[in-house]
Amino acid sequence: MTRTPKLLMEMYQAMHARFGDQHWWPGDTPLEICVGAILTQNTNWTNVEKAVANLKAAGCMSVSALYAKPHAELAELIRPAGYYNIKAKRLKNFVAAAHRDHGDNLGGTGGDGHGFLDRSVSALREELLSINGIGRETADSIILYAAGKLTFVVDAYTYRILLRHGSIAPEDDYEAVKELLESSLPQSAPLWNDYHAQLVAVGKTYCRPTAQCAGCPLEGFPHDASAGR
DNA sequence: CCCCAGGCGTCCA
DNA sequence: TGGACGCATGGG
Repeated sequence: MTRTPKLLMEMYQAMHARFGDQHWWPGDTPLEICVGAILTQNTNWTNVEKAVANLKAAGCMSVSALYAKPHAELAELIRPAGYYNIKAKRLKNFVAAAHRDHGDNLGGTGGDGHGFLDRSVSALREELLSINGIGRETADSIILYAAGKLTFVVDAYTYRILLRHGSIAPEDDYEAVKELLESSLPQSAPLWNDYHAQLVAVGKTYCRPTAQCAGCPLEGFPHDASAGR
Protein backbone atom coordinates (compact mmCIF):
# COMPACT_ATOMS: atom_id res chain seq x y z
CA MET A 1 0.00 0.00 0.00
CA THR A 2 1.58 3.25 -1.15
CA ARG A 3 0.04 5.26 1.68
CA THR A 4 2.11 3.43 4.23
CA PRO A 5 5.12 5.81 4.41
CA LYS A 6 2.88 8.82 4.99
CA LEU A 7 0.76 6.95 7.51
CA LEU A 8 3.79 5.75 9.47
CA MET A 9 5.13 9.29 9.75
CA GLU A 10 1.75 10.59 10.85
CA MET A 11 1.64 7.89 13.51
CA TYR A 12 5.06 8.98 14.73
CA GLN A 13 4.01 12.62 14.90
CA ALA A 14 0.92 11.69 16.90
CA MET A 15 2.91 9.62 19.37
CA HIS A 16 5.66 12.22 19.71
CA ALA A 17 3.12 14.97 20.30
CA ARG A 18 1.64 12.92 23.15
CA PHE A 19 4.80 11.56 24.83
CA GLY A 20 7.62 13.94 23.81
CA ASP A 21 11.22 12.86 23.13
CA GLN A 22 11.89 9.56 24.88
CA HIS A 23 15.71 9.95 25.01
CA TRP A 24 16.41 6.25 24.59
CA TRP A 25 18.14 3.97 25.49
CA PRO A 26 17.88 4.46 29.28
CA GLY A 27 21.55 3.70 30.07
CA ASP A 28 24.77 5.64 30.66
CA THR A 29 27.26 3.73 28.47
CA PRO A 30 27.26 1.39 25.48
CA LEU A 31 27.99 -1.54 27.78
CA GLU A 32 25.14 -0.67 30.10
CA ILE A 33 22.84 -0.53 27.07
CA CYS A 34 24.00 -3.95 25.88
CA VAL A 35 23.53 -5.42 29.35
CA GLY A 36 20.07 -3.89 29.60
CA ALA A 37 19.13 -5.22 26.17
CA ILE A 38 19.98 -8.77 27.24
CA LEU A 39 18.40 -8.51 30.69
CA THR A 40 15.12 -7.06 29.43
CA GLN A 41 14.31 -10.08 27.27
CA ASN A 42 10.67 -10.87 28.13
CA THR A 43 11.11 -8.96 31.37
CA ASN A 44 9.69 -5.79 32.93
CA TRP A 45 12.18 -2.91 32.77
CA THR A 46 11.85 -2.08 36.48
CA ASN A 47 13.26 -5.53 37.27
CA VAL A 48 16.15 -4.88 34.89
CA GLU A 49 16.97 -1.61 36.67
CA LYS A 50 17.44 -3.47 39.94
CA ALA A 51 19.80 -5.96 38.32
CA VAL A 52 21.79 -3.20 36.60
CA ALA A 53 22.12 -1.36 39.93
CA ASN A 54 23.44 -4.55 41.53
CA LEU A 55 26.04 -4.95 38.80
CA LYS A 56 27.21 -1.37 39.16
CA ALA A 57 27.41 -1.63 42.96
CA ALA A 58 29.51 -4.79 42.60
CA GLY A 59 31.93 -3.08 40.19
CA CYS A 60 30.86 -5.35 37.36
CA MET A 61 29.93 -2.81 34.67
CA SER A 62 32.96 -3.47 32.47
CA VAL A 63 33.66 -6.12 29.86
CA SER A 64 36.58 -7.62 31.77
CA ALA A 65 34.78 -7.62 35.12
CA LEU A 66 31.78 -9.43 33.65
CA TYR A 67 34.10 -11.77 31.78
CA ALA A 68 35.90 -12.73 34.99
CA LYS A 69 32.83 -13.02 37.23
CA PRO A 70 31.95 -16.61 38.21
CA HIS A 71 28.58 -17.76 36.92
CA ALA A 72 26.99 -18.25 40.35
CA GLU A 73 27.94 -14.76 41.52
CA LEU A 74 26.80 -13.13 38.31
CA ALA A 75 23.48 -14.99 38.42
CA GLU A 76 22.88 -13.82 42.00
CA LEU A 77 23.55 -10.18 41.06
CA ILE A 78 21.05 -10.24 38.18
CA ARG A 79 18.46 -12.30 40.05
CA PRO A 80 15.79 -9.53 40.06
CA ALA A 81 15.71 -9.59 36.25
CA GLY A 82 14.45 -13.18 36.19
CA TYR A 83 15.77 -16.09 34.09
CA TYR A 84 18.99 -15.35 35.95
CA ASN A 85 20.82 -18.57 35.09
CA ILE A 86 20.25 -18.33 31.36
CA LYS A 87 20.83 -14.57 31.32
CA ALA A 88 24.12 -14.95 33.20
CA LYS A 89 25.25 -17.28 30.42
CA ARG A 90 24.06 -14.83 27.76
CA LEU A 91 25.93 -11.94 29.35
CA LYS A 92 29.06 -14.07 29.54
CA ASN A 93 28.66 -15.15 25.91
CA PHE A 94 28.40 -11.49 24.85
CA VAL A 95 31.38 -10.18 26.82
CA ALA A 96 33.46 -13.23 25.84
CA ALA A 97 32.97 -12.36 22.18
CA ALA A 98 33.90 -8.72 22.82
CA HIS A 99 36.83 -9.55 25.10
CA ARG A 100 38.35 -12.01 22.63
CA ASP A 101 39.57 -9.39 20.16
CA HIS A 102 38.97 -6.05 21.87
CA GLY A 103 39.52 -6.50 25.61
CA ASP A 104 37.69 -3.77 27.47
CA ASN A 105 37.18 -1.64 24.35
CA LEU A 106 33.52 -2.26 23.57
CA GLY A 107 33.30 0.76 21.26
CA GLY A 108 30.04 2.36 20.21
CA THR A 109 28.83 5.87 21.01
CA GLY A 110 31.62 7.97 22.50
CA GLY A 111 34.37 5.43 21.83
CA ASP A 112 37.59 5.66 19.81
CA GLY A 113 36.14 3.87 16.77
CA HIS A 114 38.21 0.71 17.23
CA GLY A 115 36.04 -1.28 19.65
CA PHE A 116 34.00 -4.46 19.31
CA LEU A 117 30.87 -2.63 18.17
CA ASP A 118 32.68 -0.47 15.62
CA ARG A 119 32.02 -2.16 12.30
CA SER A 120 29.41 -2.01 9.54
CA VAL A 121 25.78 -2.66 10.46
CA SER A 122 25.71 -5.90 8.46
CA ALA A 123 28.97 -7.20 9.93
CA LEU A 124 27.94 -6.23 13.46
CA ARG A 125 24.51 -7.81 13.11
CA GLU A 126 26.04 -11.02 11.84
CA GLU A 127 28.54 -11.06 14.71
CA LEU A 128 25.87 -10.42 17.34
CA LEU A 129 23.45 -13.00 15.94
CA SER A 130 26.20 -15.63 16.10
CA ILE A 131 26.30 -15.23 19.90
CA ASN A 132 24.06 -17.71 21.72
CA GLY A 133 21.41 -15.71 23.56
CA ILE A 134 21.43 -12.68 21.23
CA GLY A 135 18.46 -12.80 18.87
CA ARG A 136 17.19 -10.27 16.35
CA GLU A 137 15.62 -7.75 18.68
CA THR A 138 18.53 -7.77 21.11
CA ALA A 139 21.02 -7.46 18.26
CA ASP A 140 19.15 -4.57 16.66
CA SER A 141 18.80 -2.80 20.02
CA ILE A 142 22.55 -3.02 20.52
CA ILE A 143 23.26 -1.80 16.97
CA LEU A 144 20.90 1.19 17.18
CA TYR A 145 21.26 2.28 20.79
CA ALA A 146 24.77 1.16 21.84
CA ALA A 147 26.59 1.41 18.51
CA GLY A 148 24.48 4.33 17.24
CA LYS A 149 24.08 2.79 13.79
CA LEU A 150 21.09 2.71 11.47
CA THR A 151 18.82 -0.27 12.07
CA PHE A 152 15.17 -0.50 13.12
CA VAL A 153 14.27 -2.42 16.27
CA VAL A 154 11.10 -4.52 16.03
CA ASP A 155 9.51 -5.91 19.16
CA ALA A 156 6.21 -7.35 20.39
CA TYR A 157 4.75 -3.84 20.74
CA THR A 158 5.74 -2.91 17.20
CA TYR A 159 4.08 -6.02 15.86
CA ARG A 160 0.94 -5.64 17.96
CA ILE A 161 0.42 -1.97 17.18
CA LEU A 162 1.09 -2.19 13.45
CA LEU A 163 -1.13 -5.26 13.21
CA ARG A 164 -4.01 -3.48 14.94
CA HIS A 165 -3.71 -0.63 12.49
CA GLY A 166 -3.56 -2.88 9.44
CA SER A 167 -0.03 -1.90 8.42
CA ILE A 168 1.23 -5.48 8.54
CA ALA A 169 -0.27 -8.96 8.20
CA PRO A 170 -0.40 -11.60 10.96
CA GLU A 171 2.00 -13.85 9.07
CA ASP A 172 4.66 -11.15 8.65
CA ASP A 173 7.81 -12.15 10.52
CA TYR A 174 10.47 -10.01 12.22
CA GLU A 175 12.46 -9.30 9.07
CA ALA A 176 9.35 -8.40 7.06
CA VAL A 177 8.21 -5.82 9.61
CA LYS A 178 11.74 -4.45 9.92
CA GLU A 179 12.06 -4.07 6.14
CA LEU A 180 8.70 -2.34 5.88
CA LEU A 181 9.70 0.29 8.42
CA GLU A 182 13.23 0.74 7.10
CA SER A 183 12.03 1.18 3.54
CA SER A 184 9.13 3.48 4.44
CA LEU A 185 10.80 5.94 6.81
CA PRO A 186 13.53 8.55 6.19
CA GLN A 187 16.97 6.99 6.73
CA SER A 188 17.61 8.68 10.09
CA ALA A 189 19.05 7.00 13.18
CA PRO A 190 17.62 9.65 15.55
CA LEU A 191 14.17 9.10 14.02
CA TRP A 192 14.36 5.30 14.22
CA ASN A 193 15.69 5.59 17.75
CA ASP A 194 12.74 7.63 18.95
CA TYR A 195 10.18 5.84 16.79
CA HIS A 196 10.83 2.54 18.50
CA ALA A 197 10.77 4.25 21.90
CA GLN A 198 7.41 5.85 21.07
CA LEU A 199 5.94 2.47 20.09
CA VAL A 200 7.03 1.09 23.46
CA ALA A 201 5.43 4.06 25.22
CA VAL A 202 2.15 3.38 23.40
CA GLY A 203 2.44 -0.35 24.03
CA LYS A 204 3.02 0.00 27.74
CA THR A 205 0.21 2.48 28.23
CA TYR A 206 -2.54 1.75 25.73
CA CYS A 207 -1.82 -1.31 23.67
CA ARG A 208 -1.62 -4.09 26.25
CA PRO A 209 -3.22 -7.39 25.17
CA THR A 210 -6.31 -6.71 27.27
CA ALA A 211 -6.42 -2.91 27.11
CA GLN A 212 -8.86 -0.68 25.29
CA CYS A 213 -7.48 1.89 22.88
CA ALA A 214 -9.34 4.88 24.34
CA GLY A 215 -7.02 7.82 24.89
CA CYS A 216 -4.23 6.36 22.77
CA PRO A 217 -2.54 8.91 20.46
CA LEU A 218 -3.13 6.40 17.63
CA GLU A 219 -6.85 6.13 18.39
CA GLY A 220 -8.02 7.76 15.16
CA PHE A 221 -5.77 5.84 12.79
CA PRO A 222 -7.03 3.26 10.27
CA HIS A 223 -8.36 -0.09 11.50
CA ASP A 224 -8.24 1.04 15.09
CA ALA A 225 -11.93 0.39 15.83
CA SER A 226 -12.02 -3.13 14.37
CA ALA A 227 -8.79 -4.38 15.79
CA GLY A 228 -9.23 -3.86 19.52
CA ARG A 229 -8.90 -6.45 22.31
C1' DC B 1 -5.87 -16.47 42.29
C1' DC B 2 -4.91 -14.63 37.64
C1' DC B 3 -2.05 -12.33 33.70
C1' DC B 4 1.83 -9.78 32.02
C1' DA B 5 6.65 -8.16 30.88
C1' DG B 6 11.04 -4.00 25.40
C1' DG B 7 12.98 -12.82 23.87
C1' DC B 8 15.65 -16.68 22.90
C1' DG B 9 17.15 -21.49 22.12
C1' DT B 10 15.78 -26.13 21.77
C1' DC B 11 13.01 -29.74 20.30
C1' DC B 12 9.97 -31.92 17.23
C1' DA B 13 6.68 -32.65 13.43
C1' DT C 1 9.67 -23.49 8.79
C1' DG C 2 6.79 -23.11 12.51
C1' DG C 3 4.57 -24.10 16.93
C1' DA C 4 5.12 -25.62 21.91
C1' DC C 5 7.81 -25.19 25.81
C1' DG C 6 11.19 -23.81 29.57
C1' DC C 7 13.36 -20.12 31.64
C1' DA C 8 11.90 -16.72 36.79
C1' DT C 9 11.30 -12.42 39.14
C1' DG C 10 8.20 -8.64 40.46
C1' DG C 11 4.04 -5.79 39.70
C1' DG C 12 -0.95 -5.03 38.82
